[in-house]
Amino acid sequence: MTDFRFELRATDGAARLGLLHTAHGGIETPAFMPVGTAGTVKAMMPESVAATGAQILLGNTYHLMLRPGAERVRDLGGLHVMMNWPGPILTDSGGFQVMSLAKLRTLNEDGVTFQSHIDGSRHVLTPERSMAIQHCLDADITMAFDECTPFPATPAQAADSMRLSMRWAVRSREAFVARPGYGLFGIVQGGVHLDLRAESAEALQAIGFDGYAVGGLAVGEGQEAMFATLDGTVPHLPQDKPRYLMGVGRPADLVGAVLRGIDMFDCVMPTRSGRTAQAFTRRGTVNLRNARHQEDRRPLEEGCSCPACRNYSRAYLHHLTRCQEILGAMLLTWHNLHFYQDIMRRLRLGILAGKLGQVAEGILAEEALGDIQ
RNA sequence: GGAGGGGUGGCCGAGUGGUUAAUGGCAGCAGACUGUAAAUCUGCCGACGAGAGUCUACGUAGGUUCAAAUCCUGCCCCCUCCA
Repeated sequence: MTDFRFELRATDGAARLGLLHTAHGGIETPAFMPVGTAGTVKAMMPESVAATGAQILLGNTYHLMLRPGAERVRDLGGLHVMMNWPGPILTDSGGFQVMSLAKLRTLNEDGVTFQSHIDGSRHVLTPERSMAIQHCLDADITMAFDECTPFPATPAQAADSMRLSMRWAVRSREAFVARPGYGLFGIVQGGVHLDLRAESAEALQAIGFDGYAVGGLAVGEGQEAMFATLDGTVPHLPQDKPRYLMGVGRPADLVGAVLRGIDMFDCVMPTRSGRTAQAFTRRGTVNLRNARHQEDRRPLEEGCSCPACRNYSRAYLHHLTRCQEILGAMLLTWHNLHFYQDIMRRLRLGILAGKLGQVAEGILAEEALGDIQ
């Protein structure tokens, strides 16, 4: 079986072109991972997700723990088999829910007790349990259990939160069962405080992980602060391991982060926006709910090879979203995922050609043009 | 012909003397969405005005009252039952 390893193939400035080998296949980086929280990328068949160019999906410990249950997923053959996604899967540890479901949980040194948002039942997530669940899910990449520090946070709060995550990182590492082709990523925290980020990055390397994630960003701090935090964090991460910016982001965020040396991303934006009528195009975002599209026979994006753009007009997409027809969500999600993968392809080609700066400028300049009128 | 009920903003529908330009919902017009409690959420939604504000509004014509969507009278229309 393949070893879990990261092959660095080219660099352009801080940016890197790589190939990440896992038990379920390789991933070209920089990579964007569609989010499939509950064992499905919402509104998409897995075959369709693959057709967009996605090579790895993200799943979620907390949601799958509640339904259908980690052991049940394991008994059904693991997440790949259950959801018919043969490629690599990364699972979030539940750390994001520590923040997003803050009202429904209590936290102590040992871990977090959630009150299920579904039926109110209590569920305990500790680093050990999170590792066991992700093992049940058969995640190629397991994420350490952390607390996604909310924003804003005082330096003291961010430090306490980050240090708790570092202690949990030790326990995650110890509980993780090493298997060929499977890896464990640590998560850097520290808010927007560079000294804390540096401390966190060093602490994780002392533990030793197969990859390093930057967490706790895109939580309200703004792009400028996020980039500044990356500038202060990435140099503290090892060259020979993949770097994953969690939960990011908009197209311009991806471009800026790749320029700063990030290799992996995930974000709900393309999928959620697809379900709420917002499309991402080369010329910025388009809200298909808007009345101006009701008689527009043109495709959403000229030249795009996704099914939504190849076979349907803006007027029809507008009609579908107006009627809240499922097909509208499906087509826009497909387009958005296709668009995101296209951006990643362009960035990878840019790195390979040593012209990432030009490619990045081109993407941002196009976006600034705004939608066709 | 008789008895009863009802006519409210694009639609449905609250409201039975002042706090009502008039609750809600839908439709409409926009906005938000970043490791998914999201096919969700937020704002606007009579006219004119940038705004303060002004005007016109609860079938219709009058009346009572300091004050009427709300009370009284006539008329028009709709629904139910009886003949």
